[in-house]
Amino acid sequence: MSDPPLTVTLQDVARHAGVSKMTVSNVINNKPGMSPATRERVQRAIDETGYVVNAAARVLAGGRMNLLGVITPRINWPFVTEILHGASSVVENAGLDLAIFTTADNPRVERERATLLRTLADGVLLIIPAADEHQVFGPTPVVTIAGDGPYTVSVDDEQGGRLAAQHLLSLGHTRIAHIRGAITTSRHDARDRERGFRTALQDAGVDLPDHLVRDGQYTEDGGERAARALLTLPEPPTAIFAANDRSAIGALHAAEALGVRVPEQLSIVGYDDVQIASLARPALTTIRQPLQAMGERAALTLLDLTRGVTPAQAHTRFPAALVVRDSTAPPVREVTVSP
Amino acid sequence: MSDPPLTVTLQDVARHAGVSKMTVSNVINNKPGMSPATRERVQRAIDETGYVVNAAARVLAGGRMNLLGVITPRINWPFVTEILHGASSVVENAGLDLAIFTTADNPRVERERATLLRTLADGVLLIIPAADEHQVFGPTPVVTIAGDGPYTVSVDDEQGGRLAAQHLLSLGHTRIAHIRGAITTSRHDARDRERGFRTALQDAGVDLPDHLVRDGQYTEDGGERAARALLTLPEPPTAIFAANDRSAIGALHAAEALGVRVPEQLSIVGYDDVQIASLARPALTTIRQPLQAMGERAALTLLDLTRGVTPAQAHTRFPAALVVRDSTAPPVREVTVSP
DNA sequence: TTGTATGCGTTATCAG
DNA sequence: CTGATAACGCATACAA
Repeated sequence: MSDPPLTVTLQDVARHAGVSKMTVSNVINNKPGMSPATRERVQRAIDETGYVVNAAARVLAGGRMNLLGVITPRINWPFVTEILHGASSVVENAGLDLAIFTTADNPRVERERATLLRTLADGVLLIIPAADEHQVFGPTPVVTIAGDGPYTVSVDDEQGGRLAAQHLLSLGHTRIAHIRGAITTSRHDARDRERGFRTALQDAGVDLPDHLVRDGQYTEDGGERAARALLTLPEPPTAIFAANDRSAIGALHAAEALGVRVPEQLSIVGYDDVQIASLARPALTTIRQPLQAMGERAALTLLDLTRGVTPAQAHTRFPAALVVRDSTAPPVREVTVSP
Repeated sequence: MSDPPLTVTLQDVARHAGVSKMTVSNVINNKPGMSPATRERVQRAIDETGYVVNAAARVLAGGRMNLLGVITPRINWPFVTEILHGASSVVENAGLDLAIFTTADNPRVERERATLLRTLADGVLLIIPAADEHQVFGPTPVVTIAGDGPYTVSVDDEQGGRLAAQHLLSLGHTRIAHIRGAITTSRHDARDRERGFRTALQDAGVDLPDHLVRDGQYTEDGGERAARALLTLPEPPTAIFAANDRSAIGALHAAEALGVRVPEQLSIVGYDDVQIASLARPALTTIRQPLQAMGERAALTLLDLTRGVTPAQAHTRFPAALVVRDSTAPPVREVTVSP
């Protein structure tokens, strides 16, 4: 017995089966029009030699990679994992793979990933991109989630902000505060949520003074600090709309620490509806983003593009939805002191 | 002006700069020994043409990919994301990329990912593998986290179980229950935790009757159901050790629903120390796995291997650690009825 | 310091 | 239905 080569190639298998390289290649790629006999024989040779295709060579030769790339700032954000969950179900159903790359929000890294995937993947999913990278991709199709581009999937954050305000207003609140998200130049989610919130209050004739708006930076700590400041005001708010669930949880903890009962003395509305929202006590009323559906839609659009099919629509905008749980209730009646 | 080609190659850049392909290649790969003048000129040509390397061609020609592959069942498990967080910091510091592939716990898919990465990546990180895939990789180095293989990183689950028991015993508990994790053939984490727990109780001469051990399946629902069953026993336990934080949260909710106060009437210990453990109220006492450190160590080992360096040790086993928060306390004194 | 020749493993194309 | 040939874009080895 001679030693097998370290890396088995198509050529090796061909020799082993007594056919040409192309026949082996055709068997591997399930090309139609081959005699079952040779197909069988080649298959055996493949198994016996332990052959595995060389992905790089396949790509270089113009073959399909059956691979979709994902570029995302981080993967430990629930926002991202839920989207990926939706996308991967669609992609795997179609028999393709998902390769996920993180950028740590660094535009330079994002660009590197883009150049890599451009040649490696059949298409690319861009989640919350930090910069405009569309030109980099050349002929490789790209779908963007929560960002700009020729094909996008997004959620109506302004409407989400409005929903939060309307819910609190309908409960009878009039002194309502906002814990703002992180404001950055490249993203507008925090700004959109605040704008929608403000608009709805204005429409109802309810005032939102500046001292009732605090930065929460989307973090638990930020939410807790902001809520502490709000609750120790001479005239504290009876309700708070936090720009995401994490900062809402922080607000929940601040209330607990200060002996303010939720929802009896304070109503809190979050945003996102990630896991912790339903696990928290009291369970959080929040604005739900259909993250999984967004991931699915993005994947479907991308699959269309990779197949040369024009997608039904280039831009999909999903509505946000109110999820009422246990952290909101009507405000306490003002105690009227009888003279 | 003539239209630039759809995909710019080294050749194009070389023509543009009036040099040969190799000079351009050398500039790109920062080879030493070139006149600054040509380097400068080539660089300009690269920028002007918008050239990006073709990763596939580079690999095929024997170049390094600067890419490490990750194969993991899922990415929306906190257990996994924390590990990846640790690994990516190390990898990016070394100037490489991390490409993450999910398998949905399907051995067939796992195998496909393996064959893909084998030719694409310089090395592969296998997280909680569902099957033994080491042979598939040939010369590509592999490091396994929470699984078997020539190079592994793991945590001492048996010791973790012991820690949980010892903590509860030291508080004075003697009627202690266990909510078990999911028992599968390919993994031994749940079994190890239970074994360590049992051993420590035994060593202390404390009995663990069968009816005080319930399946929790690592889920919130499972934990809640198990705790409900335990707490409605004629003689309910004064403490529960849940095999992970999720099922511990479920137990917390069950206690709340039944009006059992934690930690006054019931102590609960979780396992993992993921985010929800510290966010829960009361904050969860739990057994911490150094997930980030595990990811870092695995990445370092893998980097060594890709560079042909023999790692300091082939198998690293991290200790678990007890994190005491607010969900554990001494048991209530038995009410002694005076005659 | 720069250029030339060669081959990596695969698939498309077209001939048999 | 199967086989020969020519790319694909790059880097290694060596020559100039």
